[in-house]
Amino acid sequence: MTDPEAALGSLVQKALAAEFGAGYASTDPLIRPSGFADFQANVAMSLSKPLRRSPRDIAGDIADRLTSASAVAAAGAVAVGAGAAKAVAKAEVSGPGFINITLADDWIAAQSAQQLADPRLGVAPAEHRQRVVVDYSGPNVAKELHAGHLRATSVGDAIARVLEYLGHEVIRAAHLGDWGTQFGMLIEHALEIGERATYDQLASGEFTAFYQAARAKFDSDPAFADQARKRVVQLQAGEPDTIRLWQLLVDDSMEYLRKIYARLNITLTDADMAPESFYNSMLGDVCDELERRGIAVMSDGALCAFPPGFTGRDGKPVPLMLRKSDGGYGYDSTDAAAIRYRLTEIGVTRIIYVVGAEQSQHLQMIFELARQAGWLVPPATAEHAVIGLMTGPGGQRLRTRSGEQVKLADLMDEAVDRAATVIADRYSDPLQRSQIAEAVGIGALKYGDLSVARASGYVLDFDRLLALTGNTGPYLQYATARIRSIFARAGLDPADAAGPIALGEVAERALALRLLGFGRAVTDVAATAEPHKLAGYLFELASTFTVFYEQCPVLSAADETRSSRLALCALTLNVLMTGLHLLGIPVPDRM
RNA sequence: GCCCCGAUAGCUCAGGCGGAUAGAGCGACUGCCUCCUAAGCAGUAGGCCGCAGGUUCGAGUCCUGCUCGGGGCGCCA
Repeated sequence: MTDPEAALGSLVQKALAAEFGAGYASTDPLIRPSGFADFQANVAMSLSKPLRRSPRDIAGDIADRLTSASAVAAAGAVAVGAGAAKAVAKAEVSGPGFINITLADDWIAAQSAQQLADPRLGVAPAEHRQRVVVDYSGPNVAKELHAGHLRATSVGDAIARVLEYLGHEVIRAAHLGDWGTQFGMLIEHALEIGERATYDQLASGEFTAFYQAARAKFDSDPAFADQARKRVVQLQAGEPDTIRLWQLLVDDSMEYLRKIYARLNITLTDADMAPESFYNSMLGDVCDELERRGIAVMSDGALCAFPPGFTGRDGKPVPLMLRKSDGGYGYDSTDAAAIRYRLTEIGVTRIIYVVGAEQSQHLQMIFELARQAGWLVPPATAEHAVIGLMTGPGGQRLRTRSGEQVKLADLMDEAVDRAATVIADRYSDPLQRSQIAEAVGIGALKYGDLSVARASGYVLDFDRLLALTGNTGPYLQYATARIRSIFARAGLDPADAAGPIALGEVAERALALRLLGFGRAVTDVAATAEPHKLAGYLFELASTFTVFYEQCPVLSAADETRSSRLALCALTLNVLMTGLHLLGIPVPDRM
């Protein structure tokens, strides 16, 4: 436990209990960062009414408790292993009843030492381990990833990494679109051009050409179209030879996805694919169950469920269409089957759908259906981690078949090219240069999407996504490179920098205090499924470090100061590396 | 028509369960490389937090209404 907010919260609660009775031991102490001290506690004002006392008096009593001798023992209990160092150096009442709290330097130093020695860097494992599904990326067979996939993929991956780091059992699930009527056409086209040519096109990601060629034949050649339709029937009937050809398309597409995920530093593997076809065999049973239990009814020839609370244009309930009137299944069916499978078969207690905002109503209906069916029952939860809609430069939606969508692969190339330009004359070794450019370019691209709230809609802006200065991935990477450089010059391994840590300069103290906030940032991301909170924290940390770097020479400092500063550098490096890793941002050794 | 999301500096965006003087980055302007990497640092300028009411000690934050923008609403996914 190195989180100062948690430590202070505990201290304030103890003070409340001692001053006003045990009933106040669990009152939210309302600890917030303060512009006037390290932190402020705002609880006094909220207690004014129930206690029938002036908030300033209440605040004064609490402040006295915080700085009295009895608080020393309490602080010692909070700071395990840090001795009985007093946490609060100063607690002052201000304004209508704010308590401005300044932490003791040696207490901060003791927490820093503890954090440095802790392989988890002060991030406590989750108290209740959960089995969690993170559904993200949404790739399709025979369709390449475009710029719109970037945020859902980056954000989902970061959420999965963070939950895993906190000790949860994470099941990554990429809902792979591998089923549907267009596959008849695609299989026929693959047959005509041959397996080798099909592989060459799909594995390299030239889906558009493949798809469009198939489409062109389908539209212009009646015989081909007829064959394609027959092929769909054969596919759905599970005809072995057709299935083999379909599998070929899937495998070739997987080859492409493996490559692009690897380059993007995304942790999805083949085993994480949750293809629509996987749920195919469950669809009939899901329909039966829902119909048998009266949750789904026949309507206009289709089997529909009408979760309460959703009305459409005509004022009538909006259906989830579980089986179309022609007997076919759509995505309502697949999603219903998927949520049932996850909750009742795999036994997960949290499902996070990292999916576009336009699917909001659809998912809310699926959740409601799952509740009606008794699949989704507390403590299990399902949530939609909304990804804002990306629009094109004109402000219009990037349409799937418009042709004007930006390929993710092209975006990555552009990002790496821009990074390469910056370091063009910096390194003589071309291999080293290209490796750095790759990490910087990809890092900038991903950070651009991870550093803003995932739900905000946005216009595709190359310059924002590929920026290399300011609050960007490269800024954070640069901080790590500078730290490594210090250790390289010193001939030291960061792992050997053990301190002890002493805080003299303002910049040293600020850095240490900032470092202690890491755990809170990580748990915040897990709770809200919002990785931009970690990105924001890391940027603040890097900024705080850079100030320290400017103001506090490390290598030229005298012995104890030098080793203390080296320890702060090592700790900063560890936190930055861990945080960037949790975001999925690659980090070059040098820049 | 109903539902969801959004509106904060010239631009792109943060703002925890309501707390003091609303913060960053970019762009603009002024300084800083005999010094561990200047992809950096320090500073200046820049605000009717869409509009109008309400709730209360206190509202960018909560409630109501409105304006504007985006999305969704039966056999595509």
